[in-house]
Amino acid sequence: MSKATRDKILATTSSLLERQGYHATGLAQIVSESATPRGSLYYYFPDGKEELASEAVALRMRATAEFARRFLGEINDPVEAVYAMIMDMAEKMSKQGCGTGAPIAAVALEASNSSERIRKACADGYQGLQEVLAAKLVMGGFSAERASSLAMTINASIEGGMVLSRTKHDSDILVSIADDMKFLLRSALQASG
Amino acid sequence: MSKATRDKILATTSSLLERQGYHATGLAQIVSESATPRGSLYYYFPDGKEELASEAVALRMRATAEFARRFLGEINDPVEAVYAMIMDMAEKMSKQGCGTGAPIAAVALEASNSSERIRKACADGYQGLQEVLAAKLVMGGFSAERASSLAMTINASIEGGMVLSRTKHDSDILVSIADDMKFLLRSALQASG
DNA sequence: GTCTATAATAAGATAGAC
DNA sequence: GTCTATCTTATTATAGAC
Repeated sequence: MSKATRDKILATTSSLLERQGYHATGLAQIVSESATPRGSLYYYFPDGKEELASEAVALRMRATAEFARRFLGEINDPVEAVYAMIMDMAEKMSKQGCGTGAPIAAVALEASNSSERIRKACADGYQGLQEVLAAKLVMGGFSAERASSLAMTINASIEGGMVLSRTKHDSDILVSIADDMKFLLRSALQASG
Repeated sequence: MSKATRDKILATTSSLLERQGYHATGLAQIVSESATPRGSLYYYFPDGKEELASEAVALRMRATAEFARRFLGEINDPVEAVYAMIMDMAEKMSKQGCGTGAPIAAVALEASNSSERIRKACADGYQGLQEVLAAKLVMGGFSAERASSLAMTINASIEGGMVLSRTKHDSDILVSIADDMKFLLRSALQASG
């Protein structure tokens, strides 16, 4: 009946990984910030930190993809939908002082050369988000192939935009990217139509 | 006369930060991989790891900006030049098994909330690269303002593309981004001209 | 400029009790 | 399911000799 404990551990881990990355986040900090029984961590995650981080990454990206799917579903025009979604990300980042955003980027870079398990969780997470974007673009008239490559570019520019925004403490970078992605999609649509 | 020692420490640090990030890179590993006297690290970098990382980041981004300036200078058409540069990055990343690329992204994310000194070194580094890109675009007929915002988007998509490439072990993502950036720039040029 | 030795702390993980 | 205690190993940093 302590699903709540496991969930709290995962939520806290996810938040700490986003702000600090993998190696800077200690198990002690996770236990303390989640206000969770000390003995529970290795009970729920027998493989320790690597398993915990993999689960947190997977969970977080599933939530991100689901959020994107719903958000994009509320605006008919795919170009406007993608634009609005990036603008929404910029707004959220601005509200939080540019201290968050790119929830798994740090972990992905840290682990890509050291933990295959975490690397795969990150790769699958990015893939899921990309497929949501691509599906929306297909509904806007793009071919499956073109939608897939554009989704990759959108995903990358968002991720990179968040890296730059956090580093420079300037969420307007994402606004600029939203503009350029809108322009790119409109132009691509004209070229194909 | 041991400028060589200091330089070797910085070069090794730069390489380790790129592959592992900040917290995963220990001073012991830096000393061992650089084959440098153990006593030299705190002699050259009295403020320890934070100073060393800041210097390594600044040096690396100065070199990156200078490389971009020269590379872009060899191709007249700014659109083709940017395209060729991203393709060159994709090729290099492919040759190294997608284990490198985005030399300071991990550090920037890890430090953006914990070390103002490192954060600033990263921000200045990104800014320098962006200005090189913008200057090239201005020569292609873009207004200063438009060149600046496009340079931001290009920089972000490259950085994000490298994050995705490293995570998915697929350097073709950067190729796709090169295509889309070329298309974006061509379209933007037509719209403004 | 460089050395060794060491301080001081924190990390991830495990064992065994309850 | 949870607790405490502990093992082992790493970390950054400093002191003082040479």
